[in-house]
Amino acid sequence: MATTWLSATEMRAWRNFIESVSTLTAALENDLAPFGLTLGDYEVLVRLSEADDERLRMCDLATALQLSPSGLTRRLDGLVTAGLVERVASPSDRRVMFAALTTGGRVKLAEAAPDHVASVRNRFFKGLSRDQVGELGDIFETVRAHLTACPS
Amino acid sequence: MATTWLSATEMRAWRNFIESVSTLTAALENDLAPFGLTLGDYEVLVRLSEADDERLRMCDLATALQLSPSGLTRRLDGLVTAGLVERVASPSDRRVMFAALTTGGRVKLAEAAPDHVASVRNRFFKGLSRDQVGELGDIFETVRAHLTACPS
DNA sequence: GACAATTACTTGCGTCCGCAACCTTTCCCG
DNA sequence: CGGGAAAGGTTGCGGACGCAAGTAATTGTC
Repeated sequence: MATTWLSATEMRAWRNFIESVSTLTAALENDLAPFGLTLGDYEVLVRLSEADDERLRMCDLATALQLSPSGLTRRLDGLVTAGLVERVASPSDRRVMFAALTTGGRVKLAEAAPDHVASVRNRFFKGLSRDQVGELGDIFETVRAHLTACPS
Repeated sequence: MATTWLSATEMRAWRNFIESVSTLTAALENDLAPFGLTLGDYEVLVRLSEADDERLRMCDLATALQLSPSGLTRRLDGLVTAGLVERVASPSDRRVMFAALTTGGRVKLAEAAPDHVASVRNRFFKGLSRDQVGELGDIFETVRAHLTACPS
């Protein structure tokens, strides 16, 4: 069985990609820290703010965030304690809990978002041409589609 | 202060990128699990295998892996217990410890590498054209360079 | 040549999160 | 309807890792 190694071009792409990802997430995390938010916390707030009624079922939120049920429970614990999110029981199905944005959460997100967006822009998009950004969208749309088509 | 939001193109690129990254790493992790290796463990073995004498100083390895000193100590503990790596004291500087690949580690890497490479190829490069791979290399080289130029 | 500053690594402690087990509620099907 | 299967969520447990503190060795400075 001939092992298909990576070509030099692929190797370069892969290494730069891997290294960029970890450095980038560390930098974004860092930029967000002054607001007392984790990147994960921020993602929760964003998802909720985009949802109807600013609320989502726990399991839907977990799926969206690629988090295990228990992981989401814990992450929410923190946000609830911080007063940014509240748990609301569903009247129609007594198994489900909604995670709902509070006023505090809405304010916090509005406060942090401009900085975070600037952070993404400065650290990621800054040196890239318009074409490259478009290409990037195409590439990762392909990757994402392929990944969801062939799950682990 | 006018907040510079993300354009639609940027938004698409960013979301696809973010989602791809987490799904991809989960998939790679999964593919590597049968060998009893974490993606992190695998990275250690690769770095060591590429180093002179198949050994590196702890602090250099930590930097390369973007890991804190304590994080590396713990990760190495596991690899040492598994017999894949050994700690070797430096004769010239008694503060430093080398992490050195053992025969078992070399064998394990040779065993896991083909599968891992196939995994990367199938899950990441599969649907991309030659040009896209090249472009990807350019893009993330730019990003990486920019990130190291402007540390957090 | 001694003492402060620096470097290399480890350990204690706390956080985040996944897995498995568990409880509750709802659904499905005969 | 009634009982088993499935779905939604939380908790106990354990692994991985970062930060701060601690130890040991080296370097730099006067």
